[in-house]
Amino acid sequence: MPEKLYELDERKQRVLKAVIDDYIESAEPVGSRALARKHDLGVSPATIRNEMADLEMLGYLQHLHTSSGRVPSSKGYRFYVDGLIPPKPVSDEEKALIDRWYKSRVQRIDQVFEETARLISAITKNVSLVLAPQMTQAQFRCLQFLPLDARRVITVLMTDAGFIENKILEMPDGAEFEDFQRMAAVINENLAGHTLKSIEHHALAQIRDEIRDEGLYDSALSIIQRALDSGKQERLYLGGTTKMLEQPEYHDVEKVKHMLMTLEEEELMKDILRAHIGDGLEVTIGQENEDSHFKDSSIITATYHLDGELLGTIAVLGPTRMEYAKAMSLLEYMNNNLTNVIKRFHW
Amino acid sequence: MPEKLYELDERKQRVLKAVIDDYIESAEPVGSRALARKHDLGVSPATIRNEMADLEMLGYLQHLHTSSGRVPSSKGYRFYVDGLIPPKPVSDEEKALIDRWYKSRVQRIDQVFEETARLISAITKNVSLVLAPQMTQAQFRCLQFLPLDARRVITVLMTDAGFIENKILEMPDGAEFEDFQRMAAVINENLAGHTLKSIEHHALAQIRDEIRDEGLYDSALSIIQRALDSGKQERLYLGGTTKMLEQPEYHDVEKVKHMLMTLEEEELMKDILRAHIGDGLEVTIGQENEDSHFKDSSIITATYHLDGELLGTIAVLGPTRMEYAKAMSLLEYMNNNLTNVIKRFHW
DNA sequence: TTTAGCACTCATCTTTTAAGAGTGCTAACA
DNA sequence: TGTTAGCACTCTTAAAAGATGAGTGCTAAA
Repeated sequence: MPEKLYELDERKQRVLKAVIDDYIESAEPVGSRALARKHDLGVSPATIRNEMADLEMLGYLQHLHTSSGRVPSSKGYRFYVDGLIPPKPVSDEEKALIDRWYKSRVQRIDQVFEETARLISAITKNVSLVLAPQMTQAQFRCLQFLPLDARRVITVLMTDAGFIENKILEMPDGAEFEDFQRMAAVINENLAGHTLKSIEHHALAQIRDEIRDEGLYDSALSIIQRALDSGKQERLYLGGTTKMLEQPEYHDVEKVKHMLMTLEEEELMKDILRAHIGDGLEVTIGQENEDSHFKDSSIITATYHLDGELLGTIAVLGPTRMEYAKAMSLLEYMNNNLTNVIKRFHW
Repeated sequence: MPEKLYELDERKQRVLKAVIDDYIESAEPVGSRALARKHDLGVSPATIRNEMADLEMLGYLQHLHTSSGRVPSSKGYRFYVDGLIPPKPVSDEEKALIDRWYKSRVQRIDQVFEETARLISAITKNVSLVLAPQMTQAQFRCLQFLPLDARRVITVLMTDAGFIENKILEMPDGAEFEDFQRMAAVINENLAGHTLKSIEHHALAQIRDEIRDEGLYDSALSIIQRALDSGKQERLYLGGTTKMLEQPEYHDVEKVKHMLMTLEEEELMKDILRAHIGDGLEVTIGQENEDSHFKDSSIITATYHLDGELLGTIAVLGPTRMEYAKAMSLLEYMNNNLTNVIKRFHW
């Protein structure tokens, strides 16, 4: 009996899909009559009622209270996403919108990430997250020191992909600015072209011989180390905190406040994205989320790679009632765009 | 008769002040009975009623509908701010909170502005705006070109105050990257120490003689010009979009959406700040705002200067029912802090 | 000039009523 | 045996109807 093998026979799947499609669109609990009217399932409301009762028994649907329509459960969405989801490619207008921007002149690299987040949330009407790549794989180009005052220097790190990080650092006691300048010259000469990662691991030691003064080497090493570290920081770009207000789920100010406060915790959000990193698209639905803040949200993540190396993650975050199909294909599309841009910058 | 001279006799002023104080605190229309109970005005509710009726006649108070308490009008707030406002200095805890941050290590200059915005909104529970200084007065330190691909270069501009701006620019046809590098060398040698403003006006022309090739000079000039222009851009930092939800005025999602969408229009907001620039603290109340989006908001701005030159503006934006006294003294305090930090960076 | 008293107005809260959507169950039907 | 019509019942939501109470404005007395 196929029913036991798959748990859901074909008609139950059709009903489940219809319920979810409907609910995603209307945000209202769906009842048997409306379902029979809209979707042409070929059976009467009574039959649908029976099926829905079964689906509820099996945990795919939920009743809010006796007598109001059904709402999908996390398990229901999961089944839907894994098997029933109708493909919904990015529309041509949306593609045009995206491509137009990606073709326009970019003035700073971080604008790419900012705008990616903005586009995703504009199209999905949900919050978007873009975790910008660590630069461990970027090739070191040069390091510059600029004196700020007697005790502090500005360090500027550039990589070949055009990423620029600057940071104010305190000089160790006794160190002279000129020493750093000399160090920088040595470093720039020796390490250009190495990846930041390899500099950390091997190359820094190699240039040790070049420097005569042992004490200077140690103190300089630490500050250079910190300068290089700044390149390994991941930046998080957030978009669509205004757009999410269009979702009926956030028509309650308390919920909005709660969500915004959670989103403001940058480290938490980064951790969540990092935890969700998968091979391609990864969908985490409602209860599946570990973090209690997101038990009734879904997160779709896509990671982008270059030459097998993980670069970063983009994500859509919204209520479990989300246009999964659309969000998924959009993320895929943006992912390609982003990878291409980054590749282009790497040339 | 002093009544006619000042329009409001002393008791009317006391009543007005009491009404506004009360309303700012409670966000509820205030009635005569409650007023008589809380504030010790020494007269009966009936008298207060008469006074309030007069104040309404004169335009200082408003009736929402017959029979509910009074609410201050823009004119009422204006009188309050200009003369009745009780001084409310920044509390010691707040000062400690602020000073703690300002003393901590800053890693990038823009963090100063970001954090200033964050602190202002955390304390006032309102939206804050920080317009970071143009760098026209900053001294040029150096300009660097980095090749990005065949047609584009990254330009990095640094000033003595540690501001760093980077920008991707397209090279004019026929120009070679090496040319720019040579140009940069000439420029860096000749223009270090000049202000960006003076470079624009005079100095660029002066170095013309140094460059032999006329065609190169022209094309290089344009790109350098654009690089320098990036230093003149004003950046706007926004804070407290989450904090503002604590105000009862924004307990309605539609209003929140509307406000957030307006705030997202960066150029509009910059224009508003620029228009409000005054000598010191400037308060614009409700109807006084030119922009229709802010007819029921108040904006308090403070501008910070250095050596007589305008640097930027910080502002609090909130509903007309706002703790003016607190916001004003806070802005003043932050203004000093910010000026000091910038001065320190200029050293 | 101040105040007490009183009628009147509204917003708001609560209760009531009505309508409607939806369910679950039973019994009939193919 | 699966499907469907019918029907009683539940529960939300919207509208209507009172009830409450804060607040006003006016008048007349102190």
